[in-house]
Amino acid sequence: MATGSRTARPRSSIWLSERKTTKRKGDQQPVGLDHLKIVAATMRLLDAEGLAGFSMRRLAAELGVTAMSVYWYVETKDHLLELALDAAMGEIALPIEAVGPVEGLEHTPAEPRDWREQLRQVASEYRGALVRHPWLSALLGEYLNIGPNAVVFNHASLAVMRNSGLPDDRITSALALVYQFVYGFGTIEGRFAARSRAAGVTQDELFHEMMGTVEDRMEFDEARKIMEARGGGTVQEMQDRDFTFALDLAIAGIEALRER
Amino acid sequence: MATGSRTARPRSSIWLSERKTTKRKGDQQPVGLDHLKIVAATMRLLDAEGLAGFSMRRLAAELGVTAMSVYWYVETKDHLLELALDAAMGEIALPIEAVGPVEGLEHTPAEPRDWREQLRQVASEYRGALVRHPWLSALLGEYLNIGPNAVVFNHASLAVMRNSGLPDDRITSALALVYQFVYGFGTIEGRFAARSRAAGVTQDELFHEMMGTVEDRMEFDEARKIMEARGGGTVQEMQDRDFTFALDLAIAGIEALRER
DNA sequence: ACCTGAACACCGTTCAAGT
DNA sequence: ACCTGAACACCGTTCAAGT
Repeated sequence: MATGSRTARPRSSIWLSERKTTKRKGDQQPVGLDHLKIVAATMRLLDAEGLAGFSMRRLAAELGVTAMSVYWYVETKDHLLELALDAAMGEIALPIEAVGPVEGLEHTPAEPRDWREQLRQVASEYRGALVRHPWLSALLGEYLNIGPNAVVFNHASLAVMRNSGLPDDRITSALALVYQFVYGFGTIEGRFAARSRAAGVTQDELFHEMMGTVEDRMEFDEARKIMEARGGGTVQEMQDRDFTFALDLAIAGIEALRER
Repeated sequence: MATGSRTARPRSSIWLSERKTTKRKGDQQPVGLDHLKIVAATMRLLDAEGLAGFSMRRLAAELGVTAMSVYWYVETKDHLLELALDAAMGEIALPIEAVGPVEGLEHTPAEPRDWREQLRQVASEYRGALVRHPWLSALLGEYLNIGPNAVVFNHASLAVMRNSGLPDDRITSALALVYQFVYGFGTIEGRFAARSRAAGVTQDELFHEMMGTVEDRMEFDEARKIMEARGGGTVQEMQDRDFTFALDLAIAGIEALRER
């Protein structure tokens, strides 16, 4: 996935380079702009217009400022998008059992939940972020995702999976199976939602329209049977069922191969 | 993933609209350009420069023609990319057992292979396409993927999974688990390969460099243990092992939940 | 320290014109 | 039927200049 950046040459990640200092010294007049505001406006714009509709000039206009002002705070568009990416990763609520003792919290619950429950929580939260922010998927494909929030996320994911009973040398595989699944699932779910929003129809209307065009075109004997078995209800209900059961499959697989 | 297209408004897929007729009538002078040549050059350019480096003007230059000539054959850049997407889908070799009787072939093998073997073949082929063409992932996220080759691919995937013994209403879940995993896995694998190519270093060099920077930054107790357990060998070997075992996990899950 | 304006080298695409 | 050239409305980013 590529963003609108011009060159194909690799640029270093913002997390691998010296950051511009944002700290304001003393009581210099605090102006309207700062990192936080810029990233927030970026995410708002990305949510509303999509990655293709986002530009530094649009962002500047949104902030009521000239195109180049943003560049005082941010080195390039790519760096800004990496900041938005990590901010989105920060929205994923992690199981307290997996993040270690929290500053200012008296005690973590005495009885940590089962690893399956924790896994389901992270998966569901990750899925939610991907659907809320359809641009997140593209940025995850484009950048390294090694910002501070991503590091915490990876750490917690690892902690959860280590409680599954899998031997150490299988953990990365299991993590890949679960999180790549969630990534792919959340990607198409988010895109479908965005597509229906952009077209001004409900997801269900769009779904039936698409099924119609495809069915018209060719005979879909088995496929139709499967779609019917997949069952009634709204698109949202189908997606929830598919997601839940796929996760059950992954967990069952982990349990089955745990002992070998 | 968004391409470099300018608007955020949805445009209809090439597969849902009337195609431009490419057929040349009679013996009109056959010029140098045609659909096949354009798509082939597009894929070559995408492989070499990446999605961000691709432009209609670059393509035209590659074809030794003016920027606007391509537009005689192709409506928009998006349509062209959809053609490249489906062409890439066409590279995925499908198990003969799953595609039905083939025109001109005398007989399909009397003994169809186990569904697990067939699934492993499709998964491996899909992975290969994603790694060979790192731009494929972004296009899959951006467009509908309902071209002729995608339809055959979906049909075959369905046929394989129907032999797993899962009840009909669980098939879409299992398909999602397996293919979204492969999609995600192939995406990062392809990006990593492209990144190392662009940086002019081997994958192993890039891997150690990245591990170094990350390790320097923070204490990685469990993470390091996992990485060490994941074991020796090249990046390629690690990826192959992870991929194979993750697929084993998914298959084991399907087998485990088959009867419920 | 922060913001602006003009400029450069690019885009995708339209449109009128050539052969 | 096919290809060109100029033009339009955009990009990300540099750079010199303002306050």
